Amino acid sequence: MTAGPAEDTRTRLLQTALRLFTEHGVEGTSLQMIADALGVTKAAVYYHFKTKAEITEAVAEPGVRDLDELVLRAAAQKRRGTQVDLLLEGFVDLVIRHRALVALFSSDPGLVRAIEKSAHGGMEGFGQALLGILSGPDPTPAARVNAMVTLTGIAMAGGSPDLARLGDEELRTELLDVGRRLLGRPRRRGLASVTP
Amino acid sequence: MTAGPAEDTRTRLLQTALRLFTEHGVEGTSLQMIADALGVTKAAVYYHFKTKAEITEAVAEPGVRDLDELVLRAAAQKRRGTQVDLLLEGFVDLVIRHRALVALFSSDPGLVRAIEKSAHGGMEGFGQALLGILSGPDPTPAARVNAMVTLTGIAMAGGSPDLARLGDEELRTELLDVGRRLLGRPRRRGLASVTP
DNA sequence: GTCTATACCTCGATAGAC
DNA sequence: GTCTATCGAGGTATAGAC
Repeated sequence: MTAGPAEDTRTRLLQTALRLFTEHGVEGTSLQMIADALGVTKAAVYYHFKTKAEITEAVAEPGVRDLDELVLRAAAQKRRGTQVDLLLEGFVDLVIRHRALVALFSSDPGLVRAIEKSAHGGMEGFGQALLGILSGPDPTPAARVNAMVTLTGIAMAGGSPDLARLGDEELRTELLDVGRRLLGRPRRRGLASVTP
Repeated sequence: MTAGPAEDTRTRLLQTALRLFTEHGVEGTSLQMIADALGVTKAAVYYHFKTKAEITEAVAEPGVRDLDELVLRAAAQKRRGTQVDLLLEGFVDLVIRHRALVALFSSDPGLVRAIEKSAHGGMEGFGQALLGILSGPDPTPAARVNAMVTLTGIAMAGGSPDLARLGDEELRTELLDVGRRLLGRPRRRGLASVTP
């Protein structure tokens, strides 16, 4: 609401930043590049965002918000099986929905580091919450490793350039399948052999 | 051999660099920091390494060498099952052996980016080779996603600060277990329930 | 409220003295 | 083998034009 010209420049700036970040990495993208791409000066960029970290945070914000929601929704479930199922499906959906952003996150700690120092005390809380739900209360080392591999594997695969040519639907199906297998949840599709 | 004083300074420099990289990330570590930690000037550092990228490469070199050997050894096997088993076990071993380095790799594209531009044409070849062996010839999308999740999941979990307190032996066992389950290879230990 | 001009400091990197 | 001096670029910061 109140989408004035200020908001417009801000939005264009964020779109441009995401594109440049994807191409050159966060730390490989200078404020000068962003300014040039927008046709303004560095100081103009500095007017909208006080620091470069603020830009990276704003770029990541949609993904972070969805993740926040997901954790809250999952934690609200009563049965642990439901929590795990909801978290897995929600996480895969999120990874698909924000593929470009996830690719950045997975390959660029410039983003992560920038986020860590703001938000609700950083990104770490989310990871902790996700892992906590997936690995259950009082988890064994096996459960912790399992949850970790599941989450990081899904995120990395989702953001991987190697799999970029897979369509959203197909990638979503496969990631869900792998996740279910790792977490010991029943699958809903035919048991396609995975090592042909 | 010929461990002259030059080698000594070089070695100290690399140890210091790895420590600082781990603490502040590659791009978060300036040559000034390294020089200060060694008690010399920036230019002195430049005597031993022509660029900062050369330092990151030298820091990563032991891990890259092991990975190179592993790929060659796996590719030399005749039966595909043997290839997969050898690659999985070797990869887990490598991740354990170079935990600190893997943590850096997993969380810092500064390293990856630095390596990409040197070595035998970059890091990408390795990933491609690993994925190729794990996903088999003419792989389905399911097999590709599966291999991707396996490799990235193991690497990320191995380098994760969250699991840093797990001992090498235990982490090794669990990572192998997860990998075997994902790749459909027989396990050698009791089927501990993973979701307690 | 939005942007330009300009300056400051640190960084990676080079040249050359000792 | 190590140092001083210096450079261009990057992030940050302020003053002031419109």
